[in-house]
Amino acid sequence: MKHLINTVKIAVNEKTYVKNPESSDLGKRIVQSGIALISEVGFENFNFRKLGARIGSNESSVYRYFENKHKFLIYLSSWYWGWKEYQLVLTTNNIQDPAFKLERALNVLTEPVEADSSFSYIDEAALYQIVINEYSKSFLTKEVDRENKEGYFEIYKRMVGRLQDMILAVDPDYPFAASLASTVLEGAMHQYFLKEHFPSLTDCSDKDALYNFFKHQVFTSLNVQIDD
Amino acid sequence: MKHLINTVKIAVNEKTYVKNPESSDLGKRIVQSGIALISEVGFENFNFRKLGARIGSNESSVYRYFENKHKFLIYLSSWYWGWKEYQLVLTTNNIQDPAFKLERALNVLTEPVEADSSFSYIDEAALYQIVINEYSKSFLTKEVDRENKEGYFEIYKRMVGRLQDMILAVDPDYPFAASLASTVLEGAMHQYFLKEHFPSLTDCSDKDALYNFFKHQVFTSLNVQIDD
DNA sequence: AGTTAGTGATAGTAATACTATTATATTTGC
DNA sequence: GCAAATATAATAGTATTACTATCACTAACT
Repeated sequence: MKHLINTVKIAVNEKTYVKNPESSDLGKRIVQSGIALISEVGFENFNFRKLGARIGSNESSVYRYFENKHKFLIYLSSWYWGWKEYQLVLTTNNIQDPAFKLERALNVLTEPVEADSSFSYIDEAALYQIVINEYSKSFLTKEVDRENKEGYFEIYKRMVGRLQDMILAVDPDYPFAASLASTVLEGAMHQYFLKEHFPSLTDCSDKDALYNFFKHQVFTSLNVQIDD
Repeated sequence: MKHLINTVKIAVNEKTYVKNPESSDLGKRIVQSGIALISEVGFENFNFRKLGARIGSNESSVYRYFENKHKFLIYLSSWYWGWKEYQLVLTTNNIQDPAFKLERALNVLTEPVEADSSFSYIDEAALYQIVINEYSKSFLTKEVDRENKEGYFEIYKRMVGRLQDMILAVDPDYPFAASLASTVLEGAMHQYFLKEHFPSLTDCSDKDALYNFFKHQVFTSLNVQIDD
């Protein structure tokens, strides 16, 4: 993905980190290698000791950037959603026709993630894998309500809100815009996961099928004609 | 829910346990108190030592029934899906009209869980909470492919298959029957979770709304007339 | 030159997720 | 009724995890 502006930064809730990892070389290496390590071994088998070793540093240094691995996951996924939101806004900006705008939005949300050279130390494709496999674990906890109050899920909620607005722009009388928006976002990740691990449970064996499935689902719900 | 038959047993993959918990009083207490404990403290804060203490027994005794807490979660969720499948079959059995049959199925899958007196030692409502909050964690692991091969997710997959068949009975040409079925099953749980913790992301504030959302979504996808 | 911030190394702690062993209680088979 | 088998309970031990605390070193800045 090419950007019009080269100096964009993704703003993540400051409470997710102790010290901003973007502020130092070590911080960036923590994020970069953290993404690689989690996508290799999975979040359960990931810890700060392994990460420290991987970057030729130490467990204690990682703790100076992130309180614990749960917060680290929230940081990473917030960054991802912020990045995705940026793409969504860029792609749909200035489109007047609500139906076409919604179509473009669904395309952004279902297309596979490509590397983005603007953020050199972040491997967006690996990060996307992490989000698919681990994101649910960041909110399926007993602390979800407190953490939600503290704003850890703001960006994701804003994404759902944006999609909801685009749905309502097409059909202001549709009564389930929030549910449809959250179903599409969650469903896109889930269908991607199923494709990899439970192929019999999905028809979305490629990018186009995934897009067409959700496009069909959304536009028939809104009772709007689509061109095939 | 009242049953026609009183001697039904839910068959769970034998590999999920070391010794069948249904075969002894202690086993049933492990399951019963395990459900209570997990729904109270969450799966992360749950362990066999706490469970042993709660049933006036010992950690080591629990290990004789279940290899580890991950397998215990798979056992519990398999039991839940087996129980839900049984309800689905009972409810839709002998219905000739495909659209009506699918409607009844969606109703079963979206309605809140009530206690079922046929399985005295299992609190189905608490178990449903566990499934909503923890089920994803049973397959969002690095071991998912191996465990899938070993058949740990068979019942859930069969459920998706049944719903898929009912969808195809209504519209044999619909190209996304598997994806729609898996989206409905996963989505129903997710919308329920959102209602509890992220109410702004859902319109399903009650049982009827949840049912109507998915009914609308499914039947408009299939382009079949529904009565509101 | 002295303070400070950032990093690295080591050690220690409480809890977790088990395994192994032994002891006791209960059931069963004859 | 008793021996053998089985089920359960208690204890101890291990490796790992998820941290916390302390100290030492270096670079930078004042």
